[in-house]
Amino acid sequence: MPELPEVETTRRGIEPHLVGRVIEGAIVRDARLRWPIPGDLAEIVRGKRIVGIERRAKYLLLRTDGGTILIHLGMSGNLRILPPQTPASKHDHVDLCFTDCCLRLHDPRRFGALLWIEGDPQTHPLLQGLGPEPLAEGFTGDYLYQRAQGRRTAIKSFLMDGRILVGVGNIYANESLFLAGIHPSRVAGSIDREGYRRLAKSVRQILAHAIEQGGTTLRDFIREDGRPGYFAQRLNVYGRTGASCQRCGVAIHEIRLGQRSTFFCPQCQS
DNA sequence: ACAGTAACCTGTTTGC
DNA sequence: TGCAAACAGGTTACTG
Repeated sequence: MPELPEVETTRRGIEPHLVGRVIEGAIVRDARLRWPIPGDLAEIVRGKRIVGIERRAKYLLLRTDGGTILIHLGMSGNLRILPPQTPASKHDHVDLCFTDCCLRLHDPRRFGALLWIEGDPQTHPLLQGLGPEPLAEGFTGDYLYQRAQGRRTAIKSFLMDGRILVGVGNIYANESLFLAGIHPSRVAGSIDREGYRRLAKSVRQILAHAIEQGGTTLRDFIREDGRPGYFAQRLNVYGRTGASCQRCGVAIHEIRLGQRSTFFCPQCQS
């Protein structure tokens, strides 16, 4: 499940292969992603040069000298750099073709997206109203504390709300709350400033560590070269129902919160 | 404004 | 053994 670390890992992986290169063509085998891929994608992108690859939240922005390709990996997407003419297999929906390589989007569940943006991507509806980047300067415990005032929602749902903070999905929300010692059901508005300072620090720490490990591979995620990420081995609570807490030994609990599986240590988190 | 939930989708796991 | 139901989850859209 690509969350921020997986998307950033992908960004870093594809960047050296693509920046400065001219797109020779595009092949769309199945346009039915979250939103339809533009029917004239090949005509639009042909001849454009990639000038940089950025990430905003979980979106990848392939900036060209005449517009931007926005890619989201959804839940099951990955991008690979392959030799030109590599035969496509099932769920290989799109190729961007370059002279010496091919960028291929593979996405079994088709929750991902590939869109063309004319002009400034910042003003695109999908990127408007997004909260701060957790690894950027502006993200602090004081910011979270201020946004949480009066909110009755569970802290875990609050953390996963992209308008509050981007990039934190189910896995890293669970892990951040464990590290901060906060119970996922706690009402957001009831947590004090000190709690939010711990939480902000935990979020940054978890994400940075996961990026170092190349992200978390549970089932789908692979990097641009086909290797998995290794952060799954470092998970403290996610998917560990019934196993003993690596800090105190008590069994990890699982509950549902906002339609999502939620894991915590009843001893370490309150 | 906020909170909760259904929907999108398919591969895998679980239950009968 | 086989088939159906449940589950996984990022994000949007809708409801109250």
